[in-house]
Amino acid sequence: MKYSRDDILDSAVDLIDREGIGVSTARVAAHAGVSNGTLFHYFPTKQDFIDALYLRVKRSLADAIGETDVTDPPKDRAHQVWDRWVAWALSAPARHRVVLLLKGGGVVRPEAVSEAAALFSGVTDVLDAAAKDGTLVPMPLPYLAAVVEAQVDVAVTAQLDGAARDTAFEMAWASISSRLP
Amino acid sequence: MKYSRDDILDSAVDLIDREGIGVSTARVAAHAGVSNGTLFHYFPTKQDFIDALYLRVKRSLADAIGETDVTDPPKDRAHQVWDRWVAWALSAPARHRVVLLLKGGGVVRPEAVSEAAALFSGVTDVLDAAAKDGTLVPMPLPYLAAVVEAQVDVAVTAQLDGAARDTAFEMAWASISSRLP
Amino acid sequence: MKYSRDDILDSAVDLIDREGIGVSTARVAAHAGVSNGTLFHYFPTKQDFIDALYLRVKRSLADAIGETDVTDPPKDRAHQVWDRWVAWALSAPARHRVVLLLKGGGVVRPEAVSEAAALFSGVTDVLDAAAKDGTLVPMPLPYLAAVVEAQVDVAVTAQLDGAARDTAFEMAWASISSRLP
Amino acid sequence: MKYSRDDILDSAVDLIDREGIGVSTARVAAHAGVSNGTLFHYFPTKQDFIDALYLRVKRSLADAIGETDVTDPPKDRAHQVWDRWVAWALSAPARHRVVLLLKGGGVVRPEAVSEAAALFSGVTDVLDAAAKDGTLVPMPLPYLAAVVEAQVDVAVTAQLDGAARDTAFEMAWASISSRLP
DNA sequence: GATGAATGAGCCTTCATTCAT
DNA sequence: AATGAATGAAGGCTCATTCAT
Repeated sequence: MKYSRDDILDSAVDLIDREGIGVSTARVAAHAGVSNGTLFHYFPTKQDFIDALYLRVKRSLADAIGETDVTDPPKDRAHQVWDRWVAWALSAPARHRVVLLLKGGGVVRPEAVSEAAALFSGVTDVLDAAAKDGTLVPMPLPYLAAVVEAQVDVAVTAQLDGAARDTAFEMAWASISSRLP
Repeated sequence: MKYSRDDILDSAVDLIDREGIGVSTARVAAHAGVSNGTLFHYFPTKQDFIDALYLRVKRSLADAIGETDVTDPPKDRAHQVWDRWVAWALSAPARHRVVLLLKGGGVVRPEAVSEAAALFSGVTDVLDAAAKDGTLVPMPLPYLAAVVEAQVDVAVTAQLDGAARDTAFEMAWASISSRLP
Repeated sequence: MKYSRDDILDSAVDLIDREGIGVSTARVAAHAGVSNGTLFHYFPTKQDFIDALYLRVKRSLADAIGETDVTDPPKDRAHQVWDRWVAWALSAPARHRVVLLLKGGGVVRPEAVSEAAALFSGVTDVLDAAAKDGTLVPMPLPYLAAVVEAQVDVAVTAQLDGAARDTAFEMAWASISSRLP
Repeated sequence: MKYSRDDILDSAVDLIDREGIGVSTARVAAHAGVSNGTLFHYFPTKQDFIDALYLRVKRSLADAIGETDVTDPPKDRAHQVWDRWVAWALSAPARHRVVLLLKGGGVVRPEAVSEAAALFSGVTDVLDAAAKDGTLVPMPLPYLAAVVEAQVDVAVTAQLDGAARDTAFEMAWASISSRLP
């Protein structure tokens, strides 16, 4: 009655953050204050559960990033995205770590990964805009996106804040900006 | 026939690359053409096995990178490291993917991680040299190292080669280089 | 069908009597008509299972012995205990042998042993009473108890009955009775 | 070269006393400073090893008891046997405990048990003599022997010495002595 | 919908035993 | 005789999943 799908997912974030992928469904259920059977009522398969967990966290990140003002210069928009992203991660580090774990461990189904990727149009839009400006290094956009994302992860894992956070953004931006002779 | 510890480890790289962390020790042994018992004769624990695997691959990378000429300018040395690193990864992509998987999945013991990190003094030396030149962004060296490593991983995963590989290096170098107004 | 913890334990008595300590949990489960997993659902550990088995049998013996009339002379009470004890053992020899096996083989956890010992206050009371009468040899009561118990085991193992059973009691009683010059 | 069958057995006594039946042959070999293979060179089977261990300890007890003077009165001879028995056990408690463990755990082959029993003619002779005197309770001699042995075990386990040891003997003797109206 | 007992396949690990050296 | 690497069957235990209530 009190417990919904999402409550179970949210409770699992902490648990998996602490104990790693590989926690048993039993422990996940217990940690959520739910019976074994209830877990499987919501998620027919452990794989389904993991994918759902991944998607939920990713969605919360996408929501946190939201949209940026199309009329602003790309770099400003990118900076805004960066700040929101890092803020989101720092506000609940477990969520960020769990996403890294699930993706890095290769336990999320590819379909879930791409479904999640689709949520981040707000981010790709910024890169698109920058690319149109000729601001960016001539490489495939997905590659540039990956380079930036990798740096967000590093920045967050390093728990940067204050000036360091801005410096980190400048580093990321520098890496993808075209440079003139 | 003579099977050594290392033969088992080498054979496991392919298997884990294909089937993910989570392969059973039985499959690992079978894939190496060795009995179940033999695996545990060499590696008392599955954890020991995984750590050993991680270390072996990391060591092979460290060997491939080797040293660079101290008299060369830091950026050149860095480029050399970059090229060797990417070449190593492309010459045996499975090894690279397995390292990402093991580390990303959080299944390697921290001690093994730091033991492996110690092997890469050849890389840190280059950053040290660059830092002394005032060439680098004023951030902790380990952070800069992490930013570069993250970009290597992205580049390798993207299977870049030719000109793109050089561009990717320039991107990484740009991210950590200090910029004047 | 409904299988309880106790059904599994009861079924195990025969099996262990026949095949010795060292029967696999798999065989125990199969013999009880239960799946392997069910066994571990009730007994998290084989050790837990063994302790539970020991306790269950001991408890059944304690129940069989029950209480004796405090107003009777100690020797009569002792005789009654003796008879009930032997009768219990003969009515289900496997139970008796299993207890000897578990205890003698040193596979029962000490805590279980003392927990079981606590069940036999009905027996110790009789010795206490006799001791107060000055009827007993001046030795520590636990020692006298051990001497009697040892003789019960011998008597039961020898499958004595009829007059021999009474003689055996007289022997045991003689061993702990004080003798005048 | 330095290590004989018996050295391995002797070394195993302590180990099994400490760790119970169930020690692996590997540990037994290591504890004896011998290789895995050497153990199986001497004892083709673990069962063979256990039987040999049991026999060796029993033989040492039989030797310690030796013979008693046929012209002495049975009770004196019995007392002598008792004293030597207890002394033997106290001089190396591990040996005694191991015998109890092996026998009690039901891991010794019956043939080994009877082969060992045959070594104790020195003891049975005393009972025979006493029986001929009419000194004993009218029960089968093996039963009386068992009753006495059980009490030795109790006495030894209790680590009795001094006067208590004599009292314990009197108790045992009383249990098997015929009593007149 | 929610529960939790029951399942059984599968996993990691142990260990007696073999055998080439 | 002595060694110890190699074996593989077997064991204890876990866990995702099912299902009757």
